[in-house]
Amino acid sequence: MVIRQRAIQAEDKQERHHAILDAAERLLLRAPDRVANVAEVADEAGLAKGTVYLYFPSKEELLLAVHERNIDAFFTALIARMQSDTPAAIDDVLLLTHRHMVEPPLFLPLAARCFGLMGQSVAPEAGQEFKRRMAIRLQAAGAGLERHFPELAAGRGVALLHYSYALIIGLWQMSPAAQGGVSACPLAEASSPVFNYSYPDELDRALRALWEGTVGRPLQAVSGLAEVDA
Amino acid sequence: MVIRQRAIQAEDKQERHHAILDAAERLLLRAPDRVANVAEVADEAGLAKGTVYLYFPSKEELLLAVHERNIDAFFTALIARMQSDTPAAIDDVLLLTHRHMVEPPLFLPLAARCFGLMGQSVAPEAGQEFKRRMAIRLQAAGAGLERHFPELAAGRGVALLHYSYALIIGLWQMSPAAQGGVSACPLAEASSPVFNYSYPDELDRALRALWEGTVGRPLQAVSGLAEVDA
Amino acid sequence: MVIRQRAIQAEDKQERHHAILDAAERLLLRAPDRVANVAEVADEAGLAKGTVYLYFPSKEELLLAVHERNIDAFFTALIARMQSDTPAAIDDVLLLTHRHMVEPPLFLPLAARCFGLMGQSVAPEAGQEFKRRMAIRLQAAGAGLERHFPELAAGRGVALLHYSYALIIGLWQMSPAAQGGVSACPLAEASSPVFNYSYPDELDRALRALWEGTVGRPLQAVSGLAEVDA
Amino acid sequence: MVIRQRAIQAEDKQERHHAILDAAERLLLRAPDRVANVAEVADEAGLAKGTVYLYFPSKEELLLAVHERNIDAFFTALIARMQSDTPAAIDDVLLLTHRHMVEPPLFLPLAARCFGLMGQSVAPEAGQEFKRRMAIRLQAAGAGLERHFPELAAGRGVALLHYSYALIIGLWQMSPAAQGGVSACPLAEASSPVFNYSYPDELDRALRALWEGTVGRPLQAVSGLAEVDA
DNA sequence: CATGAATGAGCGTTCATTCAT
DNA sequence: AATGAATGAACGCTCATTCAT
Repeated sequence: MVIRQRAIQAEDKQERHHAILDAAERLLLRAPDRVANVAEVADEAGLAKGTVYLYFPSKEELLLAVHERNIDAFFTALIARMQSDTPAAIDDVLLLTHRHMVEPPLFLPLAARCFGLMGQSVAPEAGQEFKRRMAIRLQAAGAGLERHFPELAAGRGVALLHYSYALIIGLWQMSPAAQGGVSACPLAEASSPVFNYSYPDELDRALRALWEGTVGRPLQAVSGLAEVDA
Repeated sequence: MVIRQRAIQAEDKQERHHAILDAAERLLLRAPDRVANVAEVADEAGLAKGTVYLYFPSKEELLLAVHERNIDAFFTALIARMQSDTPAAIDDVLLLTHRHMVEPPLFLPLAARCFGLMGQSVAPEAGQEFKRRMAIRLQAAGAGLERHFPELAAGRGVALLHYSYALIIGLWQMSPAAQGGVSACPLAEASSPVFNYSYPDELDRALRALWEGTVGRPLQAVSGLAEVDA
Repeated sequence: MVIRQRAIQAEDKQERHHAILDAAERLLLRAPDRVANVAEVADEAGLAKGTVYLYFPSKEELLLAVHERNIDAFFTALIARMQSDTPAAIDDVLLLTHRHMVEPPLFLPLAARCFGLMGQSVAPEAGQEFKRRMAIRLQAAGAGLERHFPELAAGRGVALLHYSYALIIGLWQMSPAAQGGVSACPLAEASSPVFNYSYPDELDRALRALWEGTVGRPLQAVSGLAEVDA
Repeated sequence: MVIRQRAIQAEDKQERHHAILDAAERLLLRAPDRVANVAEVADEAGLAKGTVYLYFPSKEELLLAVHERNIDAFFTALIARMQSDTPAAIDDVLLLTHRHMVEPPLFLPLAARCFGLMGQSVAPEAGQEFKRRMAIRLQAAGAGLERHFPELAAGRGVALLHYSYALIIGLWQMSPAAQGGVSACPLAEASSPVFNYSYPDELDRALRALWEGTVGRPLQAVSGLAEVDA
């Protein structure tokens, strides 16, 4: 579909909305350690600065929207998996986590930054709205989890997802990858192995421990992780 | 003790170093949701702006130093506890966590902010130095942990501390408390209970699950708190 | 009366012209201390932003048009009074001044703002046009004044109206009312009585002095108000 | 006195304060119909933008300070004249008015603009302070006036100054000079003589009328006006 | 050592106006 | 005639850092 000079149809507006999000994402990917300013985003999207403000009320909400789109992808996949009757193992969840959170280079840096935004620059109502939407997805996924892991009492599915997310983000923030890349100073890193670990591997171990501790029994690795590890 | 006009002796310098850290901490406590600028810190310390830069290479490293001092307090207590021969239970660790991380109003906001700093404004070497110092403490505490929890294989004590810290920070960042206070919009919060929880309580549950999952057995609350309290 | 989709007839255009002026006026009344932007005016008029520009070449000229309409009301009343054979006293003029300029909450703020506009954003020709139209009214009212106040030499009627208008505007701009309301800081105001006066009262005194000085004799309050009231 | 690179002494600071005011004034003179932005002012003063903010809390207060300096010159001269025992005539006051308000090309445009500022952008306290300082000068000058014009009842001296100032500003705002200069469109002006007058002449007439009406008697022209008129 | 004056890069947002539809 | 999407110029202010004194 051709984007016309002016987005008159609701359809075209959607497309332009996406185009701006895409532009922001591209810039974020290009320089993960800084946040592009609105002028750059507009430029990247081939629009004027003011036009961005026709589609997003503020820069912060634009960022939040990029993040939400990423989270949505994860939740959609997770909820779909939970709705299947095939019994789910922890590896299924870990797989989705890797695929949607760990591997996409944007997810974690953006998530970390979005925490800072919520309490500061984003309008309270917008923050509430975001949380409400997240809550809906969390509830659905949490309930699904409880079906597949009968040891989970009511409400503990949501809690487990919560804890997991905290672990995913917290561990990433402490990882070398979060600090401008592993290659920044390989020797120095090597000298203190405590901080020199593979984030994906450690995340797996940590999540597994968290889940086993929550469910109260060992959770065997089943399948499908090999590809991801590779 | 009087602050001399000029800190010529090494101990005077130490004193001034502390005075600046104290000033920054006081300001952070007074307004936890914003970061004071250098002028304010200098003012609060009774010094000139330029003088701060004689003791800290940048504002960010000053912040990091405040944070490190807080972490140190935790590690010192934890390592001390680990060195005792009285068997330690998870509750001992949780107690210290609460005392040094959850209750002090400064710790969590500052920790969350410090993550963002490391990769950006802090010089790489300074970041490495910080990590090296942390690694030493982690090693000591991790080793102690492995003594008290024999199920922990070599190196898993450090990892467990790592995971725990990630959980502590990650969970806090997601908590309402991190977003400008619970009271901001009580009704809206009440309507989505998923995001409306007590951080200390949830942290306890999450850590307990993580530890039980790591150790591989239920961890009963024991006694042994008396010594720690002292 | 229904606003048609398109104003094709000249009278429809007039109607729309008025509708826009009305909308601007309503907004100005609703928030006298700010100038609505074009989008708001269009919205209030039930039109699109671009449509406003079909009827007014610029926002400033729209404002000027609102102002002119207000002035017109004053002049119409004044000229009518002057055309009556009943001898006019200064009180007649003061009454009209109050009724059309002091009491309507819009007149003075708008007048003050319009001064600033003329030299800046309004096209010179438009400014000239405005002045020409004003001149016609001034001439008529000034001539009438000279009939009722025989002491006034030819041309001094117009001049007196000019002076009066300058005093009305100038005094208002200096009054507390022009600066965001008297109640803003009652104590501070009270402490400097020089700047704390009642605009209507002072205006009366000032105008009276100006007129007596111009006419060269004391001007007693007379009757004759009844007709004006009607 | 040489301005050093850094204004350390209070004296140097004063000088720099002046330098900034001077720069602002020069720009205002160069383009009377627009207000320079802070960057321009700083540039003109040979300083960096931030430096301006070391001397003035905001752009608006800088403008107000320029204006106050001008007003001060007038009041100082007026009060000095009033303190002399030589009986003062209205012409003395008119002379000072011309010299300090009418002739300096900056005074009137700036005064007109400052009205707009007070209620909007200037901090209320700053506005109050400004008014307080003005009130002191007004009181002194008003009291002096009452000594020289015994017909003035107590307090009417201040009022008369007030009215006069309102007239000075109001009349100027309506004059062609205020609208981008007389030369803007001489023909058009010529065609409507009502608006095409000499501001200085009309101001004299208007003030004279106002004063005569206030004092209650004709005030003879005495001397010294010829030079000004020339 | 200490000071604090000077610097100037950095940026989100508004809104009058235009013009493609 | 009407629309409303797109434009992009315009700007005050902060504050970490430097460096002359």
